[in-house]
This record gives sequence, C-alpha cells and structure tokens, in this order.
Amino acid sequence: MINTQEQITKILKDKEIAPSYTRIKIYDYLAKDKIHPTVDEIFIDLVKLFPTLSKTTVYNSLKLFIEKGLVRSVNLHDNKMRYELVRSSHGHFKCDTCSKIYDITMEININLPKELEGTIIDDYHHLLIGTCSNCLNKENSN
Amino acid sequence: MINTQEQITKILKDKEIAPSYTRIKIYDYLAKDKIHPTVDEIFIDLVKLFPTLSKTTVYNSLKLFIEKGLVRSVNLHDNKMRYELVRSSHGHFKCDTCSKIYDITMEININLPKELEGTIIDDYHHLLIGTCSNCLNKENSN
DNA sequence: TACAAAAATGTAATGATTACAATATTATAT
DNA sequence: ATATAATATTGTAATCATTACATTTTTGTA
Repeated sequence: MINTQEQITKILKDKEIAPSYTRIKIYDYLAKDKIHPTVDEIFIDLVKLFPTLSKTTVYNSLKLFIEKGLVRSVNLHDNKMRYELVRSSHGHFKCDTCSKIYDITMEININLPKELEGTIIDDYHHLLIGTCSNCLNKENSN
Repeated sequence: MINTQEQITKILKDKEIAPSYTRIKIYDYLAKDKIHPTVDEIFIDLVKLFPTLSKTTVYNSLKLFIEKGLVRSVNLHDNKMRYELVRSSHGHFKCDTCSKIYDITMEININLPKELEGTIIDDYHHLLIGTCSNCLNKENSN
C-alpha cells in the first residue's frame, strides 16, 4: 500500500471529496495499479473485497475524482475508458502485440495555428502505438 | 469536390481497394469533411444521397480504409470513434466549450524509458483539450 | 449470359456507459 | 444519543457505439 488509509482520507478531503470507504478503496486501487485500469477491472477486483460494490458507484466515483482533478481518463483507442491518478505530465505507449501499456515522458513543442492564438490548453493526451522491444525480440528469436 | 471521382478511383485502386460507389462516396466525404466525423455523422449525411446505405457498410469501409492505410481513427475522449484521411503528421485540439476540433502541428521529442529501447512506433495520437480563443473572447465580452 | 467472388445490407447481439429511482449511509443540529 | 437532512451507494433499465453474422445484391470475368 503506497498510501495509508489516513493519507488517502487527507488527499480526498483536500479536494472536498467525502472520504467514504468505497472512494478510499477506489483511490487506493488507482494508486497501486499502474496499468490504467478500466471500470470493469476496478470493479472486478474491488467487488471481491466488498461484494456490495456496484459498477455504477465506480463510474460515479471516477467521475467525481475527475471533476476534482484527482484522476484523468486515458483512452487507448479500444472502446473503453481507462483511468489513472493525475501525476506529472506523461504520455502512453501501447504495444500492439502484447497490449502492455507504458508511461513515457516526452518533450513537446506545440505550434498552434494562427486561428488558435490565445487559446488555453487545460489537458493533453499523447498515445504512441507500436511494438515493444520485448515483443520484437521474441519475434526475432523464432 | 476536392477529388474528382476518377481521382478517388485511382487512390482506392492504388491501395488495392475495389472502388465501389459506396467506398468512393465515403472517401469523398472524408476528403471534404474536416471535422473528423463519427460513423453516425457519415451515415446520416450519406444516406440522404443513397438511402440503401447501411451503417454496417460505413463501419466495414472505414475498417478496410484503415487496414490499407488510407484512414486513421481519431479519439476525442467522447466515447465514439472519429475518422480522418491519413495526411501529414498532426495532432488535434478540442475546445471544451464549443466542441470544435482543430488540426495542429507539433514538434515532439520522445524520451523512451530504458525498458523501451529498440521499440518501434507505428502510430501516435496527440490530443489537446482546452478553450479556444473564440470562446475565450466571447466569455470576456460578457 | 452465367457464375463466382466481393460488397452491401439488415438484424440481432454485445459491451460500455448513463439515467434514474430506491435504499443505505453519513453528517449535523438538537 | 436521536432525528433529520444531505449525501453516497445500489440495482435496474435504457442508451449508444460497435460487432457478428447470415442473407441479398452487385460486380468482374469467363
């Protein structure tokens, strides 16, 4: 456990989120899980812990976390949303072969077109898709 | 019309796509449409032109176009895929207020983590989200 | 013109997400 | 501690995008 229950409680309170048991568990799951889980993955794992959990609650909680700036959605072009805790700016690399997702850091220089001068950028999402070196090595050794 | 029917026929044939009436119309739609349409938008507009069109055909055609490298999917984090013709590398900016989508050029330096050395990148998607200057000006003038 | 291959269609199924009303839990004032 | 109001959670049904698949239509070729 990266954060103790007390730490998570504080994090939620600081964002004006009532630190219910469910929300603490969902936050904790995201803090431990580095694979950008879908709602289904979160639900399937957490419902083992407390069988009364509802998938709707997972949706509601994530929506709230996003509104309060704790969580970001991650979209890997596979028809389902994924979620991660907001942390320092990074992009994602998805291996098309093994489906693994990697966090990557990247420097970006944006040239906004003239019609966009003065625009405010609140958020960004960078996704690279390819074949990871692990999978390339396996291919070569066949 | 940016491309004549003959030009589109040639483009499709060059990619080994049989240039059927339907495919030509879908390609033509993407060539004219700069707003990264969804399947629904393509279907609604084209079915006016030939009412026998089926939405499944739109899906099938786009899938084929993507396989042949003519089309890319664009995901704006709104639970539906969008499509655009493959053209020179660019990202997208979505205005959260007016929902307008802009194409943007950007320079990107990627620092792949050590575990990703040797990785092959086939494709990338860059999405910025914010408020466009038009919407900011409207806000200010209130 | 006939026939085989390919394209298009229409319906039903799937899967993610949302809407919403009902229930349970929590926080607050007394 | 208790009552009450506010909030959180739940479960079901609805919605919407996408896919599967069998059937029909169109196309290309002999």
